[in-house]
Amino acid sequence: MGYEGEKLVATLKAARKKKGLSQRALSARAGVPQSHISKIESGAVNLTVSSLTAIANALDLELALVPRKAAPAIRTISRRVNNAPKATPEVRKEIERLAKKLEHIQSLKIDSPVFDNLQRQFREMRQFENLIRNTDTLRSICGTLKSVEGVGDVAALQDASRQMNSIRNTLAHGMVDEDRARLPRPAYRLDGDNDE
Amino acid sequence: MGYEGEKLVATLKAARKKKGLSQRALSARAGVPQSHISKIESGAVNLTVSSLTAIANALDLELALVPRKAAPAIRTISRRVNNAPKATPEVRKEIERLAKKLEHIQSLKIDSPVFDNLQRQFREMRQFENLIRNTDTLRSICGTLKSVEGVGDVAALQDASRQMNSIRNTLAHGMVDEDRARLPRPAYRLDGDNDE
DNA sequence: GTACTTGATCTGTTTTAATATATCGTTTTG
DNA sequence: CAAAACGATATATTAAAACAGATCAAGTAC
Repeated sequence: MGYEGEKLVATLKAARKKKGLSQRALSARAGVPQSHISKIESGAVNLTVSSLTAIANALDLELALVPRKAAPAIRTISRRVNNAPKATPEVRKEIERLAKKLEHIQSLKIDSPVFDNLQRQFREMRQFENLIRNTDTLRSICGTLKSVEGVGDVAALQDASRQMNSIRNTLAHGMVDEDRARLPRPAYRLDGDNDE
Repeated sequence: MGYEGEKLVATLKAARKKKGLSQRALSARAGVPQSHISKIESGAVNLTVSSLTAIANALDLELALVPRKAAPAIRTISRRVNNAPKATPEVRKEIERLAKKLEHIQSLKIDSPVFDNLQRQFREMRQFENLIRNTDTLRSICGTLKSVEGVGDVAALQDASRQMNSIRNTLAHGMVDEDRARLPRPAYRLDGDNDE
């Protein structure tokens, strides 16, 4: 097994532990014998893609082939996602409400491209729900949508979309800022390269 | 071979074609028989990680295990790196100048955490040099750094760092926006959406 | 102290990935 | 047209991945 393989295997093992799964539990999920998982984790085999993906998927991981140039950036993102703070219950609740509302509106067969767009924005935003810190805008959007449900005010969709977009922009900023926040650097850190 | 495998294989094939390599040329680089590459590309085998990484590396690809949640973002980045326009000579020249300057400052043994940070930011930004469209801010940073070299104005480092960060913010926006642009847009986009 | 669970290890078997080499039609090129 | 390069395919061999299943020692729980 090459060095790349070692890293992959380490990732698998770490992911399993993080999820608190035993080899047997993972075995059940992935459909791979426990004995084999043990061998894999000890680096004794050169796994096949099918085994790897079976296990990876059972651990909510995805096998990807990324351009070498993009690899560092991707490591950064992965790390960030890994230790992202959990979404607060409030945020989650608010998002849930929004989802419900959108579903309802959907059932009204408004069928406007603006609505399609809104839904897409919503899905996109949802991927990052754990980065959202305050619920003001979310609540506001909920309010805006009320007038769509009630009076059938389609123009309000436009508004909602605008607000949704504002959240997105905030998140984009946040992502960058968060990186900086990591900064208060250990006083000495004679910097070899960037990780951890 | 599962569906995931299909995608990986498709990526390999696409990457090979993009590089204008024949199966035999790739075979030579990767140390894998041409006949086997053919089988792989036709999806007839369940490859092992060692074969996969050998071929991937020969194609400047890296095999990575990414959190499912981060996968969409990562796909975005990969795609972007793939069909990113080349960095303009001007941008490249400007970045080269900046690198030189930083190197010089390094040699002055300023040794401030702020400088370390600046260097990190620079390295990170450099990964995306091909996304940078105009050189104004880069030039400006160069100017700012002059006063560090000359007068030893350490406070200016803070400034430079801020400017560097502004570039990052701009890039982050660009990323998100481009993402939206790509998605299957409803045919009639009356939604004059608002940003930038 | 008994009963479970954990990860590692063994046995034996089947399946197949990977190898080396050669050839086959089909473009492409000179 | 002839030569070369292309991808697909054939054959035969070797190495090993994957499987099923049992066992083990070390640890944990009740």
